[in-house]
Amino acid sequence: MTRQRQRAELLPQLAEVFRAHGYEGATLALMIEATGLGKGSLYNCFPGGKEEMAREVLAHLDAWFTAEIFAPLRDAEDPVRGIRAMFAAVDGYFRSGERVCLVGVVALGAARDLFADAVRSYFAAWIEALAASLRRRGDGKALARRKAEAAVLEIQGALVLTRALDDSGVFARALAAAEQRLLG
Amino acid sequence: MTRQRQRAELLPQLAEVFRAHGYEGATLALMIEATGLGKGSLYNCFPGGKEEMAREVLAHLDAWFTAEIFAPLRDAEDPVRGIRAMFAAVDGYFRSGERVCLVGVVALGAARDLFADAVRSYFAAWIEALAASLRRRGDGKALARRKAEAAVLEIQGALVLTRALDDSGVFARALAAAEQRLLG
DNA sequence: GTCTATAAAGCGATAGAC
DNA sequence: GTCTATCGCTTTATAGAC
Repeated sequence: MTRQRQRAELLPQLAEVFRAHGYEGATLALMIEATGLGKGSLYNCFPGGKEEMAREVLAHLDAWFTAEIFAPLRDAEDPVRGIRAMFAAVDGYFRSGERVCLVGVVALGAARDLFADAVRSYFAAWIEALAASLRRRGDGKALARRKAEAAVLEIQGALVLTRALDDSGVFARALAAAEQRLLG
Repeated sequence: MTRQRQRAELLPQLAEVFRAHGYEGATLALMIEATGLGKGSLYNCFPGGKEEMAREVLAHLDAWFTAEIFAPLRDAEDPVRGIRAMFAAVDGYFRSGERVCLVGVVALGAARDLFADAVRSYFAAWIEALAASLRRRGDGKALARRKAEAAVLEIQGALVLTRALDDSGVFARALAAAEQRLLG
């Protein structure tokens, strides 16, 4: 197996460790458990250790969102359908709020400085893609940008509050309200 | 100095460590630096160690929010003024989004299970106090509850996105929009 | 490329002198 | 009540056998 291929297979497993424990709480022991690989193999794949793993995980996540959410949002023939598809994809990806946003977790933690560029560009790309859809639907530039920012913000807030209250109803209500506010 | 008094003085300093580094990232070395106390003195004050410190910090925070934000919200003669005062207090407390919500950080991390009750009751109290204000202003029970939940959610999302984009304008816009949506 | 063994540092927590 | 010294364990990371 090529190293390129192996890394691609490891990244989702490592992502779950970082997502569930944060950067500080993600230990090599947890990664060994999650991947089934030994310490040596992990370092063979990621010579830069934990920091390189996190950086690759964030890049992989960014690529996934770009391909599966941001690009379809931009390219949808009907912007309304594109936005609806985005909310459906978000609900699926975050498992109705049961799963947390890794980039949000990193943004709140002390590791933010280490990954500031990745964190910023992820959210900036999301807001821009959504704003572009809204403009194609007829909103003015400033309004589209403001509405897009508010929607992404609500998704992040919904993830926090859903987990805090342990009530996935919060997530469902928030997504429905955000979609209604964008399109209604 | 009584132990009671000393704890009260230590808690804000410890809170900043937990806030900035999360539960996992908050090390005793950081706490020693923040408080100026030795390891032994910290354990004399908090025999339960790190977990007891975090528990006390969360309880202290809850008491502060109850006294300074939730209670005034409930007791304000004019509910509209009470809600406006809440947003002003929130803006001040979180320093326009520069500061992060400790309870939100804990909610997203792996330590959530350890402090699930404190996390849930903090947000539940906030939503209930805000919903009570909205009802006194004339909103029906279900609507008030839904609007209150959305507002607290937006504040949390604003903290995430503000830090992610490193742009306190996000926080200001979000608070203004949430206030407008509650009262407008 | 995989593993085990091990290093060096840091962790939370305790003991004991003062 | 405060400190220093230290324990036992875990951490990240490396070395070397296979």
